[in-house]
Amino acid sequence: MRSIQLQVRPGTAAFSKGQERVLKILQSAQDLMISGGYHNLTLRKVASGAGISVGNLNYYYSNKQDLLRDLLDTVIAAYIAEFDNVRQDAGVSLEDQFVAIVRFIIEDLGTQETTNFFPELWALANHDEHAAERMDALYTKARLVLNELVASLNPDLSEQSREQVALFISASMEGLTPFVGYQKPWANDRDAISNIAALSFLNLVRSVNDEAIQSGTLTPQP
Amino acid sequence: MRSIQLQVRPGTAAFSKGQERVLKILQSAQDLMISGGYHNLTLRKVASGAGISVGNLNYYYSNKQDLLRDLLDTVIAAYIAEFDNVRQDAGVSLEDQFVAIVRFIIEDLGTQETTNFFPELWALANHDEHAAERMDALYTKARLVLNELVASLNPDLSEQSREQVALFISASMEGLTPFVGYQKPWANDRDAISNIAALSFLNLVRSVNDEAIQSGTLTPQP
DNA sequence: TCAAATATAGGACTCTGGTCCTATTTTGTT
DNA sequence: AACAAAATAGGACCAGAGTCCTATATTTGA
Repeated sequence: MRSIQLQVRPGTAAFSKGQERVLKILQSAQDLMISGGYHNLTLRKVASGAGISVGNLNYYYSNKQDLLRDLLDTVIAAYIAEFDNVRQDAGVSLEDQFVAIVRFIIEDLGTQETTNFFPELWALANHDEHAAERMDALYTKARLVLNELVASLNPDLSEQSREQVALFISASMEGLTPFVGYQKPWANDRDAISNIAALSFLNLVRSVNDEAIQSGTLTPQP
Repeated sequence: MRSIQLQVRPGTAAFSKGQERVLKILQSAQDLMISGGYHNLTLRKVASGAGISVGNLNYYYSNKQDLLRDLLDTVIAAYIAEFDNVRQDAGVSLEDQFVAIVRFIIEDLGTQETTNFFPELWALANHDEHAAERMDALYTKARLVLNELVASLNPDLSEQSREQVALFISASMEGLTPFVGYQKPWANDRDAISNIAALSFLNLVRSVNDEAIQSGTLTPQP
């Protein structure tokens, strides 16, 4: 299974030894966050998981907030990097590309790391400004490709409407996480739900117009 | 603004004094959960917020886990009670009822309590069996009314497909929380997003069929 | 090879938080 | 009024966690 690849941000550790350490630390922190939530993330456990002492951990991160921020930055950067690759191996037609992305995202939220990490991020973002800011950056990036495809599939849509549609589609998929995610009650229905999502979103993008969005006029059944 | 009404479950406190206390305790716990997350919920703060001593709090809840569970039970019970009222003041036609419920839920997730409480619940459910179980009960209940309406609007759908469609719709709306919720980046676009959701879900329910869901055949554009 | 920078362990220190105990007051019942 | 049950405060206890300090070891570049 594909796994998020963390990368040390430049300037943290000088020697290669230090680089490895930081990576180990972040990996350990991520593991703890995924397995037990932020609640379970203590500096002693992080150090232990990284195979170093608390004192040494303190050398790299002088306080817990710094570590948390670097963890969020790093994990989110890894997800952003993934999005850059999605579009390449999509299909030829716009519809195919669109559907491929939807399927990719919904498949991804079936992994343990995504299923467990993101709810923590959403909860953190409610009380931590930095988390909120990073989260916004992540989803802004995630919507970029959706935005382009919506624009191509429905050129008449205003920029505002288009961005709202992209937001709806993105948020809608995220919402599936606690339901069809790793070991969640509907995990076995993930593929069917993915079909529903692809179908529904494609229909939406094809048929929506500014009027319906901005003033709420529902098109009557023919 | 409407606010979730907590109710003491029977058998907790004997005298009326005790009943009031439990209510104050739960309210204090909920306030802390909403303002600072589970991370910020300490027994001392709960006691202080309820205007009692830690010793006294310990008399009502002998450990933190008991308090957390009762809090989840109580808050979730309050949300479930709300769902029972939704359907009454909906419109006449099935479409109207359906759209009314979608709008109600999306409006509700604009409140501070819903915006902040639910991500905590989703995160807790990843690591607490009881939280997961209560969460499941809540959403099962929330889907009941959606299920009925989907069945009426699209009678040809199999039970399996119908439940998957209801799940998709419900989860999709929940996913909007971290984006259009209270003081979130897209809070001002909540109404437009609500329009998109209503439109999109109605289209989905009207046009979907078993074949498309179970085998992923997308209906080509005419 | 040697010095400076870097990395590391171990422990101490303090604060917080969950839990528990006991003595006292309040409440409801007979 | 008297008694038992319920409610309450205060404090003690202990484990855990974040932070900090210092002495040593290791690595790198000159």
